[in-house]
Amino acid sequence: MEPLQSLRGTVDLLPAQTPFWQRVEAVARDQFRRAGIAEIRTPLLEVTELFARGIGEATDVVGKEMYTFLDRGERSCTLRPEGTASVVRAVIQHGLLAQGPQRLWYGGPMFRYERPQAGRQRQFHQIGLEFLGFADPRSDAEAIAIAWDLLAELGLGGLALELNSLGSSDDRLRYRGELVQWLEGHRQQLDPDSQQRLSTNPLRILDSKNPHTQALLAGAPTLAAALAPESRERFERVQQALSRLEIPFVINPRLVRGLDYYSHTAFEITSSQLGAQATVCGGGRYDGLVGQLGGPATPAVGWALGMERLVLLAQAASDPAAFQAALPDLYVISRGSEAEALALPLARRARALGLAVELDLTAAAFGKQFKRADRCGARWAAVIGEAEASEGVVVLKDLRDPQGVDLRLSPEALLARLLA
RNA sequence: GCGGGCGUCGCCAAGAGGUUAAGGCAGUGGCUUGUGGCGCCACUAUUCGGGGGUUCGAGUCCCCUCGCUCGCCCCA
Repeated sequence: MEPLQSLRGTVDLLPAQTPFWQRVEAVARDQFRRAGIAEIRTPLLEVTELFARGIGEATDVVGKEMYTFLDRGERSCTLRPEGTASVVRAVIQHGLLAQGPQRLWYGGPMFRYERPQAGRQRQFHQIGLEFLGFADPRSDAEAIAIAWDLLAELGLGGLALELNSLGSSDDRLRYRGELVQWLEGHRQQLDPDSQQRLSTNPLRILDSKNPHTQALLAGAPTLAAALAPESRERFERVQQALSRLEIPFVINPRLVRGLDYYSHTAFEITSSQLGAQATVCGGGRYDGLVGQLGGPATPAVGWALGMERLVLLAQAASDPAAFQAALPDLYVISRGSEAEALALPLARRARALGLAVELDLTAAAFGKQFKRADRCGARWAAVIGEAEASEGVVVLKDLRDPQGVDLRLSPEALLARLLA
């Protein structure tokens, strides 16, 4: 019988990995708690139309990366490729905006059918933040600050915040026209990918990695110049707020977000230590999305962090000891049926008192059990052999002190001593 | 969807056509031990992701296939 494997682009997080994930999750949770941001959990499965309408039919994500299938009721379903559309859908569906602006976060798996590579899986995990009902430029800055501080809290270095403004949808439409017109005049000099994008998603040509295309773009009309005065002023105010928060940033006029719903502020936090998939956090403003999904016109801003990339960085940046699972306080060793019968309740009682207890269930030779006790890093060993069992006592050994004297104690006395 | 690299025991890893596929970790059994951390002995891949082919002979060469990995695209 051939053993089965996990699907391509999906991974098992083994016990050696999960402490890193838990640490990152704990830091994020605490950051959100202190910022007054509430968690929302939405289904992993949504009607396909949500993403088609929300993210944009022309995007790669919707066009060729979604896990879409018909369920038994012939409904077209899609495993969520990102979180924002679902959050917005839920907020509209439950009328949350009637209670005022919403400060929300979410986390969990997302699915995109892409070729896996470093920092990119088909099932990947994001933590995201959404501020709904906030138009003030300060909300852009605060959203960014929370991401920035979260990353700082994890001790990550080598991060850079890149910022741009895509302007209002009018600005963007106007600029798109200008850019396409200009690029049409230079079509022959564009790389094949960019020629393709000219008709599908021309703004993306701006962040092409092709050096010839980049050189050509030096002469192209800029997005910044196409911004209406109000848009420009808005962008200024976001920058001022960030400066006041002493968060360093670089304006990247080529920064364009891939999903259709973004407007005005767009940003990315990148790491120099990640290889090709350098973006740890990406986000921006999406004032049109709530309306587009059938809700009341509502300004909004948000971002998403890539957990896999974050964990990669956190793992590299930190002292491994900080990520170790807590060591057991007590390791219970027993041999012989009488002794084994006593060990089980002893472990349970110790746990009930708050101790971390590992119970050896192997019935192996004492030597083996001690070896495991030492290896697991437990502080104490409780040993019950046949003699102890018949006397109703337990031997307490200090595993950190090989010369130490063993104590023969009643179970009660042993527990009392460990708690002291 | 396109390109590069790789695929030997649970993990790490020698092995560059020729009789028996190193070693380390982990595991199991045993010796030693004041019931343990050290040390020592033994056992643990008829087989090199899978399938074809070349050859007197292939883990080592060729082809196909599967998988992993890195990059393009795209994105977090």
